[in-house]
Amino acid sequence: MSLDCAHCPVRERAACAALSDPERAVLAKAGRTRTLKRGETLFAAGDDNQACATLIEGALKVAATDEDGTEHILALVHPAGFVGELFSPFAHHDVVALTDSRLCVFARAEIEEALARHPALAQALLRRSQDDLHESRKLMALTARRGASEKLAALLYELAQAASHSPCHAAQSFELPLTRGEIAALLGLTIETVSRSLTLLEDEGLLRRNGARGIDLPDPARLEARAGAPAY
Amino acid sequence: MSLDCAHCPVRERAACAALSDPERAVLAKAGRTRTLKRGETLFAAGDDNQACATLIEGALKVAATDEDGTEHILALVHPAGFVGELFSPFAHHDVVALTDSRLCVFARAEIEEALARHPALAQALLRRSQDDLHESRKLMALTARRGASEKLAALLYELAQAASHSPCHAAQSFELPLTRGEIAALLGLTIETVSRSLTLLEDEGLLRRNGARGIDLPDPARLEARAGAPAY
DNA sequence: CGCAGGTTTGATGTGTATCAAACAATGTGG
DNA sequence: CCACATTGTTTGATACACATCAAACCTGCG
Repeated sequence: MSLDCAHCPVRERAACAALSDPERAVLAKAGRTRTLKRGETLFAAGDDNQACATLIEGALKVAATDEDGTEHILALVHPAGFVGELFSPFAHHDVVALTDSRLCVFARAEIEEALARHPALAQALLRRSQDDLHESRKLMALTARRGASEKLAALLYELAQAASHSPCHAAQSFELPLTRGEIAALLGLTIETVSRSLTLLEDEGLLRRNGARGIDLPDPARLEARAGAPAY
Repeated sequence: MSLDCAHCPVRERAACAALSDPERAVLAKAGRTRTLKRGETLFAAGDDNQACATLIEGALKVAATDEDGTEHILALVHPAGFVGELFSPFAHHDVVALTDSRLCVFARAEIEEALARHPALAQALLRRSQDDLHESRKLMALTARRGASEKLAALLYELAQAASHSPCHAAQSFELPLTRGEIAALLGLTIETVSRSLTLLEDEGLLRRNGARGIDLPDPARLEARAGAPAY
């Protein structure tokens, strides 16, 4: 399936927004859209057949599995996010769909060529990369929080912000893209502790659960306060 | 003090290595070297007077302090590393010297101009940024390790690698750039636990302490093994 | 309906935080 | 040059939060 940038929901925010329409059209010929179902992996650690991609819709995780089989989630990727390591001969981490997702995939050679041809693209990717770095550090600060419920509250607040597409506003109701196990792998906790912390927050009146995945936040600001002040 | 790139110890590895000699000479006119003593801060969170810098020698930390006064270390910066947020109006984190350091500082406007003028510089910074991202994720994987002594062993191994300037080889003897408190802030532990884990590793024969800061590693490979397998 | 994967709840143990104090290393002023 | 303060480190005793082990409970789906 080839690309139709005109209707792309992330055309304003993705890295390719740095290109003019004709420039983008050239790049679009090289790209392909790809869909992933929840759980499907886009890249696996160790792969060398390098490609990269912009996420159009859905959500991805970047994860590493250590030898004892424990998965650690290192990053979440939201629409307009870019994944793929441009300067490494092989992938260091797994990239897996958290929800059914749609992406715009480019072979690495194509991106490198585009990078060389369009200076603006390099700057746009630099910007994205710096944003990713900032997100990564936010996540570190998040997982460094004191107690399990503080971590969870902070994560839920982040996810609520990501769910509402107006940045800086938290959605009052959203679906978790993560299972309990994935939340645990992200926060460095166990499934059981995540579950207990959820019921704790619910008992405190900070949220309501709608089935296993639905979350309602009567007052997002209180949740944020419960997480402790942001460390930035 | 103006720059003398010809004798710069990181001229091969820093971002500016992407420039030709004459190009670099132009940029060098805009830059200044600056020295910091241990504990001095280069940027403070909230600053808007943006600049950025390449570290020539020494070591820096990138840290955030949450409202209860706890410092969290989000990244370590080694020589040739680049610090400064190019696309943010203000600094999100503190950047502080861990040891006496020397840097090459540029005002943001100058870097932006250079970025626009030299496409190769944007690519070089993109590469650095992706490396930083990878380091950040490595650090996340590190702090997610099971026990305190595993985290510490992994960190010491990292630091031993950074100390020996031949990458992929760990130095057998080096000085910690971090105090116990800083190690604790990095690993998400307390000073006491760090201290205890150190004595534990020493009792296991994996290291010897030389004063408060010196570390000797009789067998770096055993230390790496003690850390558990790398999660990437 | 009935199965499988995921989630919640419970009982118990352990690793690390916390509180507290002694100890080294470093620098300062008399 | 030596008391002395200061900062950082080590060691000890105790408490608690989370991990672990175990079992019951939902939820979605063939």
